[in-house]
Amino acid sequence: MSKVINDEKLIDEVLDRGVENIFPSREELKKVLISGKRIRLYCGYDPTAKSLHIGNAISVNKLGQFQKLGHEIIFLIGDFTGMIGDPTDKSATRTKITREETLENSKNYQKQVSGYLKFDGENPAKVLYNSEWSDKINFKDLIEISSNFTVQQMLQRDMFQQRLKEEKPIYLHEFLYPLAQGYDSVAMDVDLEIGGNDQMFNMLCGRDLMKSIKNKDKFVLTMKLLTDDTGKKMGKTEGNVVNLDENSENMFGQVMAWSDGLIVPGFELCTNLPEEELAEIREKMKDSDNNPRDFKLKLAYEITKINHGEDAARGARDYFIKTFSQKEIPEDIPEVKAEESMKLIDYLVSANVASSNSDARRKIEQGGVEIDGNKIDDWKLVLDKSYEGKVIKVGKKDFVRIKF
RNA sequence: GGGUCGGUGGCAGAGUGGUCAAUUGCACCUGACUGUAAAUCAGGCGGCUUCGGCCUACGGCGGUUCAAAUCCGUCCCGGCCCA
Repeated sequence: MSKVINDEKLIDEVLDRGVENIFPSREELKKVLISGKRIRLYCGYDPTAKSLHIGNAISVNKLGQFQKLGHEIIFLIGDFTGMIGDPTDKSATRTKITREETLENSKNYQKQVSGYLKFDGENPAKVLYNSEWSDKINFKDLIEISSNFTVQQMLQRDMFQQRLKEEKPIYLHEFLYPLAQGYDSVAMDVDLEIGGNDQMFNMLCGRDLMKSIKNKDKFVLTMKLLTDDTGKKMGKTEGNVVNLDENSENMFGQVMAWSDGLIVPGFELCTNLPEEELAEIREKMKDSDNNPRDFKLKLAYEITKINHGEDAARGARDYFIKTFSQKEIPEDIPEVKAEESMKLIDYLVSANVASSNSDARRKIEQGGVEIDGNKIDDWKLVLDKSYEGKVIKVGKKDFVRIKF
C-alpha cells in the first residue's frame, strides 16, 4: 500500500488551488489529511457523451493531486445517474444509454483523463459504476432514502427556483437525481467527494444521506468553474468546450479560441503549473505591454501537453502558428476524391467542409473559398482534371486537396 | 376533474389571416481588422435549384378560406389557479 504524504505545504496547495468551497470546513479536512489517514475520495461522471471535456478535467485534475498524496481514488462512472439526467444541465436530453455504450464511453473516459489521473502504477485509481448498487434499489428502499429529504429542501436548489420563477416544469424524477448521486457516497463509503461548484447541491445531499444512514461526516470539496471575469462559463452554450478526445491540433486551437479572460483561470484549473509561475503570469497579464496571445499559446501548449504529451503539444503549436498566425498552408492536407466535371459546390459538400449545397454556395459568395490561394467568386465553378492536386481552403481552418 | 394561459427554427423568444422561410438575442458560418480561431465591426444563417423559382416548416390530425404560424374542431403535452 502506498504511503500517504502529509506534508503541510503540499496539503495546503491541494486544498487551495482552484478550490471554491469545502464542507464542513477547510480546517476540518486539513486536520484529517495532516493526521496521515488515507482517505477514500471520488468524483462521478455521467457518460452522456462520447467524450469528457476540459471542464470535467478540472475535477479529475484535483483527484490526481490527491492521488499523488497517496489517497484512494475512485473514478465513478455514473451510468445509472446518467439515465436520470442531471437537472443541473437543463439542456441534457435524457437519451437512454445502453450498457454497451456506457462501457464503451467509460473505456474512452479512462483514456481521456489518463493525463490527469493514473489507473496503473503504484496507487492506481479505481473505476466503479454506480449502476452496480443503484440498479438494485427497489421501491421500498427508494422511499426510505427519499424520506430523508423534504420537498422544500429540494426546491432550494437554485436551478429549481429558477424554473419555478419561470413557470417551467420540474419533473418528479429530477428530485431523485441528487438522491441517486448522494447514495453513491453511501454505497462506496467515501470520505470525500469532489466536483464542480455547480454540483454543490447534489454533493451536499450525499453528505446529508451519509450522516443519516451511516452517521458519517463526508467532506465535500467544490472546484471553481472555468469562467472568465464576466462570470461567463466555459460551456457548451458558449461553444468553446474542449473535448478531451480531440486531437492535439484541434485541442490547441480550441484553447486559442478562448477569450482572454479565461487564460488565468485556465492555468489555475487545467494545468499543474507551479504556483510561482502562475503568480508571474497573473502579474504579467496586467501589463498591457505583454500580448495575452503569448500566454494563451503557453496555456494551449500546457493543456495539450497533459493530454497528448510534449511532442504532440510542440507540433500542435507549430501547426497553429504556421497555419493561423502566418497563414501558411499546412503540410498534412486530407485528399478528397473528386469526379470529372464535378461542381465545386458538390465537392465541398462531399469533402465535408460545407453542410449543404446552399452552405457551400454561401461560403463561396462570401469569399471564403480559395483554390491555391486564389479567391473563387463563381459558385458555379466546375472541377476538371486541371485542378488535380490543388488545395482548396474553406474559411480559416478547412483545407482539402483535390484528387481525381 | 374544473377554469385559464400556452406549445414557433440549435436554444431563448416575437409574430395572431396575405407584405412570413418567419423580428430580435445567444450559438454557429464568412469577411474585414487585429494581438489570436480573443475583442470589435460588417454580412450570412431550412433544403433543392436549369438561379426564373420550387419544396418542406411555427405540437399532431382534420377543417374554413383564393390565402393560415395566425381562424375553427379534435387529440397530445405543459404552466398557473381551484378541487
